[in-house]
Amino acid sequence: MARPTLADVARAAGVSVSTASLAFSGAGPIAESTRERVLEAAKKLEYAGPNPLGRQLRSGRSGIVGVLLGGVLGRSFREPVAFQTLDGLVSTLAELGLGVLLLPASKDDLGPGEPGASTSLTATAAMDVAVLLWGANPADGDILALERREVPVINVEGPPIGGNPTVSINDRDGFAQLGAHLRELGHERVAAVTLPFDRSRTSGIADADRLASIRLEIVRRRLEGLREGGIEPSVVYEAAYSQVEQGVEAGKLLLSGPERPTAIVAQSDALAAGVVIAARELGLDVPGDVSVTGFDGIDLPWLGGDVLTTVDQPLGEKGTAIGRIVEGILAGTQPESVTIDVELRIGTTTAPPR
Amino acid sequence: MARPTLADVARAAGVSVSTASLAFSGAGPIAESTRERVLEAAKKLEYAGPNPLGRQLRSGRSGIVGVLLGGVLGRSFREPVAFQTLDGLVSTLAELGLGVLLLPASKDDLGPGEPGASTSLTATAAMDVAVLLWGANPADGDILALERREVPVINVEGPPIGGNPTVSINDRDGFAQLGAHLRELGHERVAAVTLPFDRSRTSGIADADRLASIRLEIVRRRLEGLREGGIEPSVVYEAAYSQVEQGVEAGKLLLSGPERPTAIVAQSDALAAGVVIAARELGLDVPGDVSVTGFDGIDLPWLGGDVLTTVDQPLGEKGTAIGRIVEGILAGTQPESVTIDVELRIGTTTAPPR
DNA sequence: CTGTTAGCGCCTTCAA
DNA sequence: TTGAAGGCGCTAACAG
Repeated sequence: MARPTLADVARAAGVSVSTASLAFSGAGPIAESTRERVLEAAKKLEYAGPNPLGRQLRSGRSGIVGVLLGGVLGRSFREPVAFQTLDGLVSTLAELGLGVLLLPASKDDLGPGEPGASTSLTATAAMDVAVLLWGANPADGDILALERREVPVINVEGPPIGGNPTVSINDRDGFAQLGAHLRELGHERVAAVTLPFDRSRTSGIADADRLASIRLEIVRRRLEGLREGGIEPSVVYEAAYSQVEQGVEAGKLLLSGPERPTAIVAQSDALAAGVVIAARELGLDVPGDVSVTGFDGIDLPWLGGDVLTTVDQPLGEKGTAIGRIVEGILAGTQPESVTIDVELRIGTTTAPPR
Repeated sequence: MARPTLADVARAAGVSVSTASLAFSGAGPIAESTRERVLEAAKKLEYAGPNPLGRQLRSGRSGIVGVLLGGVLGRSFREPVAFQTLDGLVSTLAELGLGVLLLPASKDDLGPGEPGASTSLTATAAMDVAVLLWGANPADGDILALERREVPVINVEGPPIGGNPTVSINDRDGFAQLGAHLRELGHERVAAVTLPFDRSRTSGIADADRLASIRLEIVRRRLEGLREGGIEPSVVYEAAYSQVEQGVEAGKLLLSGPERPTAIVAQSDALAAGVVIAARELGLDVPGDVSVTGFDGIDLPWLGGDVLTTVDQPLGEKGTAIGRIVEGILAGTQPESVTIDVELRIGTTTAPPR
């Protein structure tokens, strides 16, 4: 026999379908005895509970939260910050009975207003809310597709989308603190290693033109924070990804030229770790010859005894905050945007220049 | 006005609902002119395409593949192998129009046969197939829940579940090759650092009892492979997670005792990297004082110039293989289990003992 | 407390 | 090539 339905169970138990429904959902008054009878019939028929598809159509809710990682998924996974946030988000949502659907960013950004033209998951998969994790750009085709479908979109670390709330960290302030710290130590020739300006995945020293065309708010904001802290970077190196390897490349380039900076400010811990490794490979002492700072506060096991001077951002809390906003949206509330505070953590990789 | 439905569009275009359906799905003959008329009406009404919920109920398919990561999700994400496989899987499935739903393992394993008792996603979320990524145990409550729902379950690196195919790598052979390599170099006192035996997350040197109770096939198989290669480990250290930090702990313990091993075989690259770091911190030379081997072939940026002697497993290929099996199952085929070959890669961390 | 009724939005017969 | 009708499995009103 085909898979049993709620109707089969109801028939076997000698009750109506709606009563059987109540036995499973508990969303209404039902006599304990009837409930047991239904559950027993279900067990006999090997009925595994209400079919989610039926329930979803009826309720208009899928219980699914789509998560769009910036850039190619594979890379994103190698960026610790993204997946630690994802982790916090998954746990929070699981408690609400919501699942996280991974949405790979579609490569070709298709134009708007072409219903049916796209077959990407953002355009077709069932989801109640979407979350853009770090690196989203409001003009992307994926986002347009979501807006067209009227899926509420929560942007993390980016500008609000379609009037929906956002979740951010106070990274401007974090960088201001870093800048002030370096300033106090007496650094004046400071290089910056940034996250990618956009999805073009270029890397290298950014000239004035390139600097003027930064598309990701997060990058610009962090540079501005640094200035607020009193540090105007003498060189800005754009990394293609937030990964240790990219930091190594950046470090080698910045530290082997003339006019070597006395400090390097990286926009992520992964990049900073790479810079430290590069310095060591060049025979330079950290922080004696060069100070290095990171951002994020993730635990990096590969620096040996050194502790990176960095800014802690509470990643779990970030995930939780997103979860709560999702909850609010689904409940019909208009949740407020959230900004999470960060904290400077001075380690062993910064010291006065010599 | 509420969100328009296909019926609204059909009415606006002056056609029947079924015709409008054809205009979007293309699953039948339709005149180009009618199609355009429908699409135009859709655009006017801001209809964003067929509601997936209705489509899903009708077709009985959700287009969703549930992925169960072993253990707590958070940890899994820090284990590079799991998420690189996940990455390959996501891309492969995306091409098939399928989405990946992240399934956090439920903490409390509830007994079987309690429909409605569980509210975890494994028991309630819509999904066509489930994939167990690395570390699943067929007796887990989650798996029982899936079996009860008759969701086909593909186990990766584990025994088949309910007659469904599996995807594995030939890790036994990989370890046999590693063993033979060390053997040839002349190593005789070799310690092993393994993946966790189960989900209890204990760590430390395993005594005979503990060794007899290994629940995860993968761990046992890899130890057996080593023996096939002619190496009987003198000590076995069980790590609680496959992470660099755990490797550091293991390395410190194994290398600071008496009867120091001349080689350490780790069951993952992350663990091996930790061992290398520990050796360095203890002032030991790798591979002069101790040889270290890993497994997986992931790129570890933090070893500086050293290249780990390891076994490459093609992670992307693994994801692709899983994707193809999912495809087969959904097509009604009975796909075969797949075993993927691995390859020994000799680096700079192994040498004859001195 | 339980049963009846009426769809949720879509797609697939089948008939025209 | 298009239209009409039925039903996928479930739940929310409402009536009893």
